[in-house]
Amino acid sequence: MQKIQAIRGMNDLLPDASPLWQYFEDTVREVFEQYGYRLMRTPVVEATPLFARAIGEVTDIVEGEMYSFEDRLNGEKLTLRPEATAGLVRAVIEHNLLYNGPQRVWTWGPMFRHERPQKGRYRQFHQFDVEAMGFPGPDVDAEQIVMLARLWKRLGIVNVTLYVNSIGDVASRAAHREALVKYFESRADELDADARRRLHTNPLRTLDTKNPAMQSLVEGAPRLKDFLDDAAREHFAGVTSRLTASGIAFEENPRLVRGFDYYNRTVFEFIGKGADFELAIAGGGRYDGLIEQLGGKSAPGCGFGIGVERVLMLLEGMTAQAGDVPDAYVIHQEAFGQQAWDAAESMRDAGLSVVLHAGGGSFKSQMKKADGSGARFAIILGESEVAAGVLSVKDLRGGGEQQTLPLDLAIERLWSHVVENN
RNA sequence: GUGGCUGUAGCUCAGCGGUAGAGUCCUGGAUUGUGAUUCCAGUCGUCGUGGGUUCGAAUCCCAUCAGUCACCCCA
Repeated sequence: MQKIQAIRGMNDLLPDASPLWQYFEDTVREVFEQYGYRLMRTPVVEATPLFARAIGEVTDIVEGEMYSFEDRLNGEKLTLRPEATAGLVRAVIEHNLLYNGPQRVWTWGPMFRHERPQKGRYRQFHQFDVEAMGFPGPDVDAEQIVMLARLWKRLGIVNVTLYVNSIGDVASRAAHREALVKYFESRADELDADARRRLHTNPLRTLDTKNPAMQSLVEGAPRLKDFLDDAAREHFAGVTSRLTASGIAFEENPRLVRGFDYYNRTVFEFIGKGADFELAIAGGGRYDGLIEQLGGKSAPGCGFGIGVERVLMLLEGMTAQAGDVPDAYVIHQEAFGQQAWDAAESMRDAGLSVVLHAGGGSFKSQMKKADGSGARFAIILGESEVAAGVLSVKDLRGGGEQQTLPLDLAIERLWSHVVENN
């Protein structure tokens, strides 16, 4: 029979890996809530035109990386979301959330892009996504960046670099691009193969070239900065001054651009450095035209996404987070299954987490299971305990000492250790 | 979408034309109800999948799927 396996680029999250995810999720939630961002969740599937309109028809994502399909019953064109912003904006418009003023929201979940998988890049990946809608000023842009910096600090991630840039509005970018292409064309003989190939598809990318022979060419190229209008310049200065005031280290990167068409003015990116890799772990920016473009009343917006898998790659080398272990593991002779069951339920009634051994086996093998479960205590029910109406409580993590106690005192003893460890 | 490398036990890997292996894990015993250490024994498997070459293929060839890395692009 054909072996069925996970779809390419889509991963299973196994129990051993899940404590780290949980820790990350909990920390993210706490930090976002500190800044007043409120959770909302939108469907994984949206109408395809939503993404085409939001992200841009000619972007790589819309042109070839979306998981799109037709609804079998009515032929509607649907797509698994490749990013979160479009869905959130759609929902905010649909439910008129901006009627009562600006909104700070966040969401999280799986995103889908049909790319060739490689390090830190998967076909189903996960993002935390933050959006502030209805705030025109630079303070919100800076707030989001500062919030991210706080998150890295909380997580103990120190090897990050923040890049910021202002890409102005659509008109300034178009003018700059045109000037750039013209400049490269005028010096076509100096372009390398990559640059020639990208001349009309992605000339901005050439500015990032590592080819030393092109350095002087790149340095003399028209700068986007010179095409910005005064309002955009002022806005950007508002962002950077707040970052400086907060003591956030950043680097202005005039070549920083984003993969989606909806961004304007502020764009930023945090690059995380691991032992042998360097990846963007979060990125975002301002999108003042998007809400109107998707049919809402004109309102500004600003947001970012965090790549969960990428951040976790940075966390993996750190001290392992203790997973959830039970407080007690109950073992018993086959004949006393009911007594063990009752004892376990009583302990759960008292708020403890208790694993009841299932599957029989010798005391020896049951003790092995108890030890392997990571539980602090083994609760033992054999003939002598049942006859005396007590439980044997063995401390597996301390010196292995064992006492026989009635149920209520056993619960008390377990609780004293739970409290001690918190 | 293009290219390089890799798929052998649950996990980490050796074997690279002639009977499928090690460590770890797991199971049992040493220990007459008691784990984590030590010692002993035992089970691991369509050698990714499909075809081909050969007396004989885990080993060589082709295809395919998957992993991984790079390009492209990006969280």
